This record gives sequence, structure tokens and C-alpha cells, in this order.
Amino acid sequence: MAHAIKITFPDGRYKEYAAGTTAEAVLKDIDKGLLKSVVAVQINERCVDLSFSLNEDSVIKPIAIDLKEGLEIYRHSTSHVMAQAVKELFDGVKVTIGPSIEDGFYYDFDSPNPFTPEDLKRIEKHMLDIIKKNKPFERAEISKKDALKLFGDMGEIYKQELINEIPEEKVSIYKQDGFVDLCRGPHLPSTGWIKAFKLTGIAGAYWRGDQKNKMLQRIYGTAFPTKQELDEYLYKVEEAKKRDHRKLGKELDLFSISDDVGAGLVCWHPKGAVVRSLIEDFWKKEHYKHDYQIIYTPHIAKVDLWKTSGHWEFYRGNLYSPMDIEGQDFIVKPMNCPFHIQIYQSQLRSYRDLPIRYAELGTVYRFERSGVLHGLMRVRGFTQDDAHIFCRPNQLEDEIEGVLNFTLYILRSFGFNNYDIYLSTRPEKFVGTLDNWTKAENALRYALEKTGLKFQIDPGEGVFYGPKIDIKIKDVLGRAWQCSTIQVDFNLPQRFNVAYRGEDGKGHQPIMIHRALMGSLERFFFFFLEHYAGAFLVWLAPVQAIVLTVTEKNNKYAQEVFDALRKQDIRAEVDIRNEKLGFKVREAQLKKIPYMLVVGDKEEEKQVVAPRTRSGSTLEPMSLEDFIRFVGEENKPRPVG
RNA sequence: GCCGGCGUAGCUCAGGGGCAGAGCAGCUGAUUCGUAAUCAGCAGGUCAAGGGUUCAAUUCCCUUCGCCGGCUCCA
Repeated sequence: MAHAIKITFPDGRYKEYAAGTTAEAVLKDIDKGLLKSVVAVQINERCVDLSFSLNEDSVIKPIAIDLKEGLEIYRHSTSHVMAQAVKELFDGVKVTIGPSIEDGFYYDFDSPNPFTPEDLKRIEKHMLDIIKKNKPFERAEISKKDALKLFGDMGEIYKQELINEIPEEKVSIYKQDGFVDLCRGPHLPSTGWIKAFKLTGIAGAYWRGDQKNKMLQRIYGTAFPTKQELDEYLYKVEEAKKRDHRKLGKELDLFSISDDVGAGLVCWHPKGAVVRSLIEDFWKKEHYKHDYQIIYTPHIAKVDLWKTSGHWEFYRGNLYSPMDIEGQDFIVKPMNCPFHIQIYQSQLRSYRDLPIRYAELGTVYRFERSGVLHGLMRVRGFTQDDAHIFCRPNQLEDEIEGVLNFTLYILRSFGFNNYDIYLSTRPEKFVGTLDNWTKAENALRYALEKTGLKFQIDPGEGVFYGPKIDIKIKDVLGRAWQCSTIQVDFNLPQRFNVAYRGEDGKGHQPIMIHRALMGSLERFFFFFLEHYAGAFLVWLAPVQAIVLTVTEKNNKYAQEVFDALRKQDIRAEVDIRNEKLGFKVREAQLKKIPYMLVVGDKEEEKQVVAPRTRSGSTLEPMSLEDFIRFVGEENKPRPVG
């Protein structure tokens, strides 16, 4: 007779069972209904299968399918089913790894032939067959030696490589319907649990993510507990595609990246340029208000500047080749900092002068490999909203706090009030002294704490020259985009021998802070555009109002309305084309113009306009003065949150 | 850079070894109209570029460029 063990439940209750009782039996005993939604259990902090036998006193926590861990297990099991299907359909395929990821799962295969979209359909179909069979996922623990032989006999060399790296003596394998995989688990009880999945893509991926290794074939997929959730996800993906900034950029005539100009080089069209210049105007105004000094620096400089800064050595692969100018080598600038340092050094600086804050919308050029270019997101020439602050060590904390508040004010002005904030600390390879690093990290932390913002620490993720704070904006679809960055730099002041004269009359080295609020205008424009799906905030809309005539009889009045709007600095257009009103409304709507002002005989007679918003609602006819006042309210930045 | 897909009119896309197609946009004309597409006509092309196979290539093959999805990278 097995001895009794004590099983404790999450609510603190406990009950005794015979040793060897499975987790499933325990769940069934407490509440039969649990078995419908629970995919695995956590025993003393460790996730295991429902078939796990309990042999000692334990704390048990059910993992339901709708928990993050439950969904991961669900997707991971789906990836195993996919691997089985692939192995059964294609000869000569070797399996590697197949984890669950944020929105689904993938499995990497070493396949003699690349997969095609048609193959995906076949694989999906075969997966359905496997699911229908409802075969159990069976766990077994075997010795490494046996495992090596097992996978060796199957020719699974990647699995052998993985086994050899497992420190434990025993490894676990999972088997379903004759397909065996090396896996830590846990898994669903059986394949029939999989209710809704879809294979979403094929891509190349290096074995173990290393360029030096063989390129494998990765199949991406996703799975949800219900068909409805899957459909919702797929709908969201479609929505994201609709607001793709490359598509909107073309449709709304904002910018283009032309083959003839060169990959990764952006031409801003008039409508996009309006938005950008409004952003820049706002940026400049706010920088003066926040005690920055705005500067301009050249686009090329002698390569020696970059040798001094260290960029030449560290980032050679991302810099453009030098051009010969009267026997001297020049390059286009990949960074603005050395110029700012030059301006700082154009005079002897006193401790009384600090902090000095130089800001520049500086356009830089970096060589990005062709495969990484992506719309405005990843380009070869971009404009940083850059600034460098030179301060004394005891000013660091205040400066960081100031920058943080400034950043949030700017982001909120553009309607972003949802962020993830990270503090990255000293990496393994670093310059500067430990003491300085600690002081700087603390200054960043205290400043963050003062603002009361939630932040996470990313240990060891700082840049080699100093710790940093990164702010990621969350957009309306919940996607996070790196934009603001605040970095302390111990390296450049030293390399350029930057100094100030202290109270003691001696030379001291200032601390330098690099910071970008929006990152680059291109990138910022990208997530701004996608966040609003092209329906810009009124103060940034390229066209704020368009006057639409009902018939040509109203042209003269329409022109008067248009002129009046322009006089009041409202960006307006007028559409007097010989088209039906519905046609003009549709076009204006597609252009996402915030206000359409319909003028027909009725309006002309009463000297009013009938506004319609881009969301489709019509407002009561109002006088032009009232409309101008109405729009005027929206025609300025209004920080949210 | 690597793996795979793609490149046809301004845009979205069909086609396919033998005369290059549609819708929208454009132009011309008719229509004078009330909140998401009025009608008709016209015009629009080195089928990404270069090379090869072929009697014949936009179509098949190779190379280059670019774009898309990933991988790697991202001060």
C-alpha cells in the first residue's frame, strides 16, 4: 500500500492522497470541471503534465489554457503536431527546435527543399488529421545515452547536438502518434485538445540564431483555444496591415522611397513634409522653452573626427566610405556628437556655464545592410532629434529628471501616454570606472523614481560607454516601439578631452548625456502614422479642412470660405470640381481630412458652412467664425494623460 | 549579408513561349447633382535592368537592382 502524501491547493486547503496519484486524478477529485480547461499543473513551482505522478507532499496549482503559461503549452504542443506532419509529409527533413513565441509558435527544420505556401496548406491539412486522431502526448524519461541512440537512429543530428549539451543524466522525450521529440514539456494531454490553429509563414532562420550556422527553414504558426480567438487575432493582423505606414505613405502621398534615388533614402512629399515641419517647429519651440540651445552642424567631416570618437573603429561596417577632398578623407556623418563637442570646445568652459544643452535635428547616414531596410523604420539616412548635455557630476540626476519629464511632455503632446521604460545597466565590456558607473546608474534610477514612473531594469544591457534609459511607446494595437533614449557617456568626453574649469581653478571632465526624444523623425513618423492610421491629430493634419461645393453655383462662395480659412492659418483646400457631393465626400474621407465643409445653396444663403467630420458625423451648420474658433481649439498640441 | 517569395499602366492587380489586359486614377465631353464612387469617349507599357536558351521571351534559365516575410545586425 502506497504511503499518503499531502497535496496543498492554491487556496491553502490540502488533502491526502496515495503516493503515485496523478495530477489529473487530484484535479478530478477536487473539481471534475477543471479537466476541461486545465492543460497542465505547477507542482512546487515546476510545470508538469497532468499525467505527472505525485510522490511527495506538494503544492499544486492548475494551469488553465487561458493563462499565459497554459497558452504557451497549447502552442508548443501544436508545434509538435506540426513537426509530426512535416516529418510524415516530407522525406529527408530533420527537426530542430519548435518553441512557443509571443503570438504563436514556430518550428525550425533542416529540409532539403524549401517549403512553399502550398506546402503549408498540405501541412495544415495533415495536422488536422493528427488532431482528429486525438493521440496522447506521452512523456518518458530516458538516459542521455539511450536518447542519443534513439535520435541517432533517426538521423536527427540536431537533437543529438542538443542532448549533448544537457547537463542532467536523464532527458525527457515526448511521443505522440509515433512521433518522438526531445522536449522538456509539459504538453497537452492529447492532440485533440487543439481547436484552432493556422500556419502563418515560412522564413529562413540560422541554426541557433548564428550567421555562421546553416540556414534552416522556419514555419511560423499560431494557435488559440477557440476558433473565435484565432479569428480575432487574424483580424487584428489584417488591421495592422491596413495601417502599414508604407501603404498609407503612398495612399496619402506623404513620402516615397524610390529605387532610382536608392534604397533606404526617403523623399518627403509636400503633405508628409507639412507634418514633419510642424513636428520640427513644435520641437524647436519646446527646446528653447526647456533651456536648450539649437545648433546646426555639417553633413560631412574629416574622418579623423570619427577616429577620435571611436566610431571609425567600432562601427566601420556601418559607415560610408571616405571621399577624397583635396587629399583629405571625409565621410558623411553617422552621428552628431563630435560636432557638438567641437562647439563646446570652441571656448574655455567654466563650471558656471554648465549644464550646457545643445540640440540639433541632425541628419545622419549609416550603412544598413539591404536585408534590414524597412519603410521609414529602418533607413540609411535619417534625422535624429538629438541633443547633448554637458554637466557636472552633481548635476546628472537633475538633468536626467529634466530630460525624462521633457520627453514625456513631448510624447504626450503627440497623443502617446502608454510606455514601457527600461534602465539598462553596466555590460560586461565597458569603459570608465566602476565608481562612475555606479554613480551614473544611481542617478538614472533616482531620477526615474522621482518621476514616479514604472520601469524595469535590464541588467547588463547598457552601451559600453554608459548606462541608459530607453522608453518604448505602446501604440493603439499594443505594439511597443523604441523611441526615446537617454544615455550617459563616459567615453567621448575622455576621447576628446572635454573639460571645464572648476571652482578650484583646475580642469575637470564633464559628463555627457546623449538623448533623443523621438529617436529619429522618420521612425517617429512611422509609428505616429500607424498609431493614428493616417488620421492625424488636427494640429498636425496636412489638410485640416476642405470646402466641398454641391454645385458649381456655389464656387464663388466656396472660394470665399477657403480664403477666410487660409487667412486664419487653417490648412484648407477647396474642391470645386464638377462632381457629385458624395464623390467629393468620399475622397476627402479617404484622405482622412478632419473637417469637410459642405457649401450649397442653403449654406450660401445663410452664410454658414455645414461641417462633416472624418468619422462620418455631420455637425449643425455654423458660421465661418464659429467654425474657425472651433478648429482653433484643436489646432494646437494638447498633451494627453 | 543569408533563406524564401515577388517585380506587368500613376495605383491595385489579372495573364502567360506567338497582337499587352481590367478596375481605379488621368484627359475630353455630357450632366448641375445635398454627405463614401454620374455617364460616355480618349489616352496610357523597354512587362525592373542586363545577359542566355529559342524561329520567336513579358513568359523558361542566369546575373544585378529593388520590394515583401523572416534570420543576423542596429552606437
